[in-house]
Amino acid sequence: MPDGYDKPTLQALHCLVEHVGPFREGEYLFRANDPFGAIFAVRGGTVKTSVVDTLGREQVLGFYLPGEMVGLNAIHPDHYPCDAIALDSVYLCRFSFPALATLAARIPGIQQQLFRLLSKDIGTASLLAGDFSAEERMAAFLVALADRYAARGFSATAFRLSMPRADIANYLRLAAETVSRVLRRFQDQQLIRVESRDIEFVDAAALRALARNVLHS
Amino acid sequence: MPDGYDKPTLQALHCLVEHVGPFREGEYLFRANDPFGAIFAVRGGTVKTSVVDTLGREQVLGFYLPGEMVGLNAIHPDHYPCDAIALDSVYLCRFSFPALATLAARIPGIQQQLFRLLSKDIGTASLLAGDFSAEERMAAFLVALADRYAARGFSATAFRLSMPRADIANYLRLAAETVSRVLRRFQDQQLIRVESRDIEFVDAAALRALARNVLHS
DNA sequence: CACGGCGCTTGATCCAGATCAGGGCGACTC
DNA sequence: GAGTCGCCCTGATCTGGATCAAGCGCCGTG
Repeated sequence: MPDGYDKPTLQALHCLVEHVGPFREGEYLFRANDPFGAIFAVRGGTVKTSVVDTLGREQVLGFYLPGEMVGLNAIHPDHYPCDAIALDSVYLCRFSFPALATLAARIPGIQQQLFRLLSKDIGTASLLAGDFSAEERMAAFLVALADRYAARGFSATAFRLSMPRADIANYLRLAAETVSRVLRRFQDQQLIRVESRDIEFVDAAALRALARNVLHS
Repeated sequence: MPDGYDKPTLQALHCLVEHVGPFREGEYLFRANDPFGAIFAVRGGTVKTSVVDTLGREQVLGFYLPGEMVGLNAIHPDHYPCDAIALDSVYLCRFSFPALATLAARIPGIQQQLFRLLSKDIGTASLLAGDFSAEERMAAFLVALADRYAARGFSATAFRLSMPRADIANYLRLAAETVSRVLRRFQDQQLIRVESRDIEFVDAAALRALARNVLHS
């Protein structure tokens, strides 16, 4: 949540927030069909959300970096519609949703912010909905990650992927082999440097050009 | 919006709503980048939303039937992120959003309802995000339409598609030819009967089985 | 009425990416 | 150190759906 609230507002927010964690790699923050009670802000680490279909196969829905909110899509069905899993050591702020909604009714700024967060998620959900090539998807994924890291004050040109290739592939609806091949192609074309999970942008402009149609049209 | 509000609430809602229309086939309700001011409930007809990418190609984002809300995804960027186009004769209720947000702060029921609508859209947006076969997508599309019609009191087993094949194809990220072929295959397999834009379910259970993984895993 | 044009269908070919198969390598255990 | 297990890479083959290319029926228009 952005700063810029006044004293009593911050006070109120402070009361209904609860620090939780650490969760270890592979631990569940919540599971599909758990009753909805709270939304979470990531303080540290990376979270992935996913669903498993009628038997077995996982579908990765998203990754959440420090500063981002998890669980907003649970408000409507009143149950979490997906699993949330720690990809590394994860620390969270837990916001009880009933309390937050009550606060939102008193303080317009909070309500506004919640509306924005929800509305924003609608947009980003449709990001990977288009029929894009593997290159476009991968470029968009990397650029979006870089931008999100940059927004939190980290380097926008070098970062470490906190998820395995298989999760990236699943998220982008590609085969893991394709992810591997596209990354190599990008490196051969001098767009990035790849060293296992470390990514460095070499030609950010070209990457952005590739990603342009995906993010968002 | 569901009924069940008390008198003063209904009164207040009544004040900020405005009937607009008719829009004729092909007319724009709003365009991408128009400043955001209101959300709309469809009273009659069908609306499609779409974006056009950097040059030309359209991407259909959704279809809206009577009783459904258009424009919720505009809250965050504060501009409409897509075009909204009438597919036939369209009648709307226009809700000024600033007024609605103010009202929501006073009346918790309204706020709740808005949260639900927003959260619900996050879920349905990720519906067609999975990597599903043409059959699964098509079945899911038909079943979802039938359910939405049924929820509004229309027949759940026979309805008329208000959009051309090309729009369905675009929405499902398929080629128009594929839509044609899949519909024919469904008819050959005795799942549905197709007569130009009229659809009749013959084996709804089988269709639902096909759609199951898509809606929503 | 003939003429276009558009929406829809059907068949033939093509291709991006899935799938299958195998190999390398770093981390951990015994 | 040898063995094992994940994770990642790379090559060969296969395939679902896109694309290309006609044809067909329907409606509006001159």
